Amino acid sequence: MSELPEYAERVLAVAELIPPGRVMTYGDVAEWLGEGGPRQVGRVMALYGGAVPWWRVVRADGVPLPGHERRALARYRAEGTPLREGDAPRIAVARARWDGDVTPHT
DNA sequence: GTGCTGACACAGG
DNA sequence: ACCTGTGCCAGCA
Repeated sequence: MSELPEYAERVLAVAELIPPGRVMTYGDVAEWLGEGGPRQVGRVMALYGGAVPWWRVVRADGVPLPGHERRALARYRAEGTPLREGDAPRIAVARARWDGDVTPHT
């Protein structure tokens, strides 16, 4: 059995924690974990992202992944993620950014 | 060890 | 809006 690297598991775990309608940047995930960097998170997502809501992990610019634009936009529209409509729709990261707070209602 | 590449981020022009 | 350079960390030839 091949277990994923523990770091990869942590990254994927965070990706699954992100609630619908919200997003985290690669850098945010790395900072949330307290280790690695945005590039490491990106690499993990590239390799194992297929098992988690990868569309909720985005670039700081809010630009959807090349080739997955249509797929990602469909998800965002379905989940109500703040989007910047226009010629090239991108995520309104400033509004959609999730702080990582798991407590839904205190 | 060296150099390039990558689902990144930020500052400048 | 676009491209360039620099910093960052890890993987690979």
